[in-house]
Amino acid sequence: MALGFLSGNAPRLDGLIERLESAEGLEDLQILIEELRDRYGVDHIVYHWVNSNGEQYGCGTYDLEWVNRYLEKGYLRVDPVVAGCYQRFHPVDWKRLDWSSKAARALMQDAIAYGIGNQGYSIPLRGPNGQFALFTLTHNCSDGEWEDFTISNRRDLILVAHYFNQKALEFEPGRTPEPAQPLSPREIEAMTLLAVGYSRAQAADTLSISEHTLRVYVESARHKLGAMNTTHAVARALSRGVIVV
Amino acid sequence: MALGFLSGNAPRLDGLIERLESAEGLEDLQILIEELRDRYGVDHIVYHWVNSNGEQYGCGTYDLEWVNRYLEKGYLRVDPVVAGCYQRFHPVDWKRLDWSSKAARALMQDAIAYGIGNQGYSIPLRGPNGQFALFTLTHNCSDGEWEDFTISNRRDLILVAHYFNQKALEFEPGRTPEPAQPLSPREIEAMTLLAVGYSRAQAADTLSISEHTLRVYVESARHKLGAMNTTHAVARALSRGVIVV
DNA sequence: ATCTAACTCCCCAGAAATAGCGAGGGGGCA
DNA sequence: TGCCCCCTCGCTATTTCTGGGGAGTTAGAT
Repeated sequence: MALGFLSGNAPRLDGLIERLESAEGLEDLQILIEELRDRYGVDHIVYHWVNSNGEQYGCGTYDLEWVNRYLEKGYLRVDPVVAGCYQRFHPVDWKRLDWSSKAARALMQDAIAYGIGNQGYSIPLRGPNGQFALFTLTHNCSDGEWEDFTISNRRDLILVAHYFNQKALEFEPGRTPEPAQPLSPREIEAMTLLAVGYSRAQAADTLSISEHTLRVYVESARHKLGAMNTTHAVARALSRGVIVV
Repeated sequence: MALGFLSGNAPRLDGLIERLESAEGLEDLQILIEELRDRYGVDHIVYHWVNSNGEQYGCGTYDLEWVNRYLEKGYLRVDPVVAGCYQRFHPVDWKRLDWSSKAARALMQDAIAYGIGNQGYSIPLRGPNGQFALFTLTHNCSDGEWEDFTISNRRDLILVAHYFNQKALEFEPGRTPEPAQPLSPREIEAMTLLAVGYSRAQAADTLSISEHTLRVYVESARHKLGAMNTTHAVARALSRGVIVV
């Protein structure tokens, strides 16, 4: 199959992006991702939520068979695409990743056998609370063709990936942060100092108050955050954006 | 001052984005951000790296006076823009944030006094290891004008913000303190359980291992994360995205 | 074949955090 | 005025965490 659009004649995505912006459910995303694949003329496009807890959400054009195999084999843990994107900010061509490990080569061979394609381009996406997702295009073609394709479409792809992630975050349940009871300024200071590694004594010293007073703040913050202990409280404060470190 | 570009006649940014992509230093970013402000005809554009450790990097068109005041007053900790963007993925109009707290209103008044403008639009950006940055445009105009402006330019702004962050990450490798030594699966499990409030004993029980073994993981994770204590380690793991709660 | 890294278990002593009891002054709000 | 929240401080006892030590197996990488 030939790539539909190389340099100079990229498809107009305005309409598609608008429909993406007004998508109202995960089904819409699936429809749009298939349409996008056809417009670009690539073999596969996949949006994929990566979460170390094992939970996953994804939509895309991979065969279910391959997805299941990927999960069963635990490829998530050895996939250089995941590892590589996790350390990067900018989109990455699969060729530039490190495929030297045995497990990675096995994964690649397996993927090709399942028709994923020998080329790939993945865009890392990050949301609140450590959310991490990938937007990936794969195809079967020469290195040169792939490079032309990715270079001439990179900006559109970043935008499309961004909106996919925005919608996925919007639709995905289980991300409902409880209405955070606000912490007092002193409580925030105390929690922040603990979060950056200070002990209670050090934090108290830094704020020029007695350790006991600091303890009161921490306890108070803990109760407000509904936390079991200080570590838990700091974790909650961080993931709710109450403190920033 | 009137906005240069509203719906229908947004500036062509291709050339600017290309120069952004080929920027070779922080000075180039400063030049480009000023050019961008002039092209859009807004009062200010600022890219800044948010990190409560006190370290900050930023470039933009704010007066140094205001930047210093912001830091001195500790506005970072009370700024609804920071807190709001920290919990969102999509760009946000300042009007939609919660300015009800006294500190937030004081900040807003102060900002207006320093000529920041009554309108603002901020794009949250996230990179590896929990990096978090903001790309902000501010202006002095009516709500309607601002809405027209942001709606018609939102896509370009996302792209520009993306490339700014990419370049800033590229030029400031020192912002990634340790090369993010990856945690082992067991270490991640242990840290995750601690982050959700389990004591060491509970976590060990949950993983069906002895408390001593769990302790080994926690200690190991702590060293890998360069943390002073468990709370610090969990905070770092969270803000680097090593664990997800 | 060797080596590193991950995973598992054990003991001990000192440091730190937690849980409970207190107390009083200041500011905002009804 | 009364109420509630924020800020500040003290004491004691118990539980938990931290920082040393050592030791064995398994699996993957060189």
